[in-house]
Amino acid sequence: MRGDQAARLAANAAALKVRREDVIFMEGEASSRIYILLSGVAKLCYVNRDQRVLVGFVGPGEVFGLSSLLPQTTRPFRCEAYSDCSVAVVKPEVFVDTVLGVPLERLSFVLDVTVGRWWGMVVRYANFVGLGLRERLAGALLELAEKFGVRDSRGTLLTIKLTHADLAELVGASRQRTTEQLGDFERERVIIREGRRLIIVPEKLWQLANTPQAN
Amino acid sequence: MRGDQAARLAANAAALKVRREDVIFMEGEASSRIYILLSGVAKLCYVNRDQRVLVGFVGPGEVFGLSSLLPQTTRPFRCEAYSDCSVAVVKPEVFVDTVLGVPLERLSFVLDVTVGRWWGMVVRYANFVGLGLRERLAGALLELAEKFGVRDSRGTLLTIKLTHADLAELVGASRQRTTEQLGDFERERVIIREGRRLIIVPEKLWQLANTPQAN
DNA sequence: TTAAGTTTGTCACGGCCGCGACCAAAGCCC
DNA sequence: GGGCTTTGGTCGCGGCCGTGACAAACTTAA
Repeated sequence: MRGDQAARLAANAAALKVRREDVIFMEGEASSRIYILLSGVAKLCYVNRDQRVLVGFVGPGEVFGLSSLLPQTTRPFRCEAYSDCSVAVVKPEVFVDTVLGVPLERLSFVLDVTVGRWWGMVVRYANFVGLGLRERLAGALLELAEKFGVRDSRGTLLTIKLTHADLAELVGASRQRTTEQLGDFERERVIIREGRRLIIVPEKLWQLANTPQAN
Repeated sequence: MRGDQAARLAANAAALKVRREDVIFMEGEASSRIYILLSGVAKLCYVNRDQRVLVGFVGPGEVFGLSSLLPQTTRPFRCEAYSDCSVAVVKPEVFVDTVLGVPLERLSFVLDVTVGRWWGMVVRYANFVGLGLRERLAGALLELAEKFGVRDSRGTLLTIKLTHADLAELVGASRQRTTEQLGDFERERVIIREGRRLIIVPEKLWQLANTPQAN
């Protein structure tokens, strides 16, 4: 980073000292700040009812809390200090204007249609960690429905023809188990098969994806 | 996207028609183009010797092949047409200048220190899918060594004090199995313990992470 | 130093799921 | 229609790993 940019950022940043275990931001919060770690180590974690996933560590010099660069997002992860940290906190508008000389909304829009996909993938994978095939498959189907589905009287019809093998690769499972699980879903009436096309019932599936098991 | 931007992009883009199963770009290639999917569906997949992971689908209107926005990267994923597709191909310089009015190198640099982390996480998770605890743990240790390690006569010393529970959360495994696997690694002399600090031997560990098992 | 809490090490049980095998059904090409 | 390929469905074996339990080692506070 160029010296003048660093100086300008420093002038517009608030300094924050946090102790080990303290929270820097919480999941669910509105993303309204960008953070730069000056010293110490922080960790990013995803909290899914009982499951906790450590998404990654942040080291000195790294910029984090970047969901504030996307339009109207809330934090998907929690960030807490792993050792005592000192952090610079800056508004995204200021950050973007300083390092790029572009208004935030403009960058925000571009990032959303480009690297926004990366963000989505990270969240999806973090979600999947520690889940069984059943939940992963349910999640994947919901995602597909949102992206390639059209509304139908019985649910959401997938406009794309998927083989079980492809679905298996998508959720990281074997073809056989995927077939089996789809059979279960059909028996539980959360998906309907019409020839080789799938109709899914998002409401039921969603419930099912987030309940331990049974039913 | 604004009309004039779209027009300018269109004027500077090459049209590409591909048939189902055709490759749009290969893993390992230099990332020298940005792609916009005009019609059809494409898939992004990660190929790890025998394992194939379907990272995600690309739908009409989406922009992909974005690793070209980061400095000197090669494609980590392969992209192939899932149905017949028509694609617009454009140079990253042109794309960035058109939609943001900023030179590519400038954006590239900024993305690298900000959302570049997302990219890294996606690649890591894609890597981990379908691997056993042994390989995931080896991968995580290597990553930690690169980020928080200092060279030592016997290997790379981790400057950060990790509990087994944290490591377990990082690799998505239980604490007990993590402890056990660390024990194995120590017995195989790919890590050394000095009190509660870890020294890892990257060369050996790396080999071990990419071999089926045994040894 | 003692006591309470945290971290590490080990075990057995049981469940999920990869894997090979095999066959039925559906497309596909001639 | 007749063969061939692709996809879907099912079974059983065996391995990986989550889980609960418990003890030992270490850390921190009193």
